Amino acid sequence: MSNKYDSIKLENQLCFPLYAVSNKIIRSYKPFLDKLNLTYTQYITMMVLWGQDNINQKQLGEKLYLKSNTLTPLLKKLEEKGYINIYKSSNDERQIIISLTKLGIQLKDQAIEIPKAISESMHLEIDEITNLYNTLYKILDN
Amino acid sequence: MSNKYDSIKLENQLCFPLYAVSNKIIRSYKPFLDKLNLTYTQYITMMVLWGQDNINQKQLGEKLYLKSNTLTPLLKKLEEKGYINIYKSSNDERQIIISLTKLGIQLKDQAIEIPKAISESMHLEIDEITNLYNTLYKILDN
DNA sequence: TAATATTTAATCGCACACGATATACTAGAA
DNA sequence: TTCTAGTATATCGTGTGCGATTAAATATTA
Repeated sequence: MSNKYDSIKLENQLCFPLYAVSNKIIRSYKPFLDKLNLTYTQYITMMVLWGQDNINQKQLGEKLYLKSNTLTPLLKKLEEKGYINIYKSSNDERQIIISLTKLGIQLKDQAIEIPKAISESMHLEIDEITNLYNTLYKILDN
Repeated sequence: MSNKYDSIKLENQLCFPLYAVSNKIIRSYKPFLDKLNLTYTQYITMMVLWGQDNINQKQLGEKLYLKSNTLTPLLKKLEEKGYINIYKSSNDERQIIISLTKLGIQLKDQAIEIPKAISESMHLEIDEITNLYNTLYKILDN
């Protein structure tokens, strides 16, 4: 039996489990990230930097889908923790460049074990992981 | 070619597209929800109430995967907007019961068109939607 | 029944997300 | 070259999320 309000039932939404799963996974990272003195958003920021040092904020924001209103305070915190340096580009004084400190580079080795622990806790088959990954990037890229 | 740092590349994470897609979808709701004077979290809260009026905060929190530290201020805002009433249970004075106001009930009819607009904007096939939905609930329930 | 344990919600502090706006710098056009 | 448009970052205010703690009410146990 269906009625005109079916469309606004919580259990018929796709947005809701996306939101709830995202929150849940971020929560599940906390015990691991506490050891590294990182929040989740700081962690994914460090991931970008581990892959590409001396990136500017704009490029960083494009990779993370975040803008300066989120990144500026976040980068300041990473700087206070001694993981990154922030300086202005000499080519273009509007841009800021983010570089890893020695401490920030060292952190990389401590992070290696985290993804495995998290992904195991999700209890998904390889197929499910692949499909989920592809569908999510399809949504992101559209 | 693989190396020991592959596991901590952003593009090899499942958590990241989950986080980014969740944020993206919540952003995409904003123009629709502005018309209803609701934030995204307030919207999913209203969805629960449209399905089950006079629910207590605990049950509400279980459905939304949220606790009082998030719900208490959120419910106060919905009360200020005139969409809900909050009162103590007479059976158990620890519990608070949330009920819809007339205005809150009326809002339901304005919300009906939103899910279709959002889901179309994701450009997914039926199969992809089904698989995504099932996988997300598998993660939530494990 | 009195002491203790459990449950429910509220409060606190911190760190995002994000729309809107401001500011500083650069590039392009007249 | 000067005026204007565009770009990159910072700032502000609001509303979450969430771990930790507190407070109040109820349930359990000695």
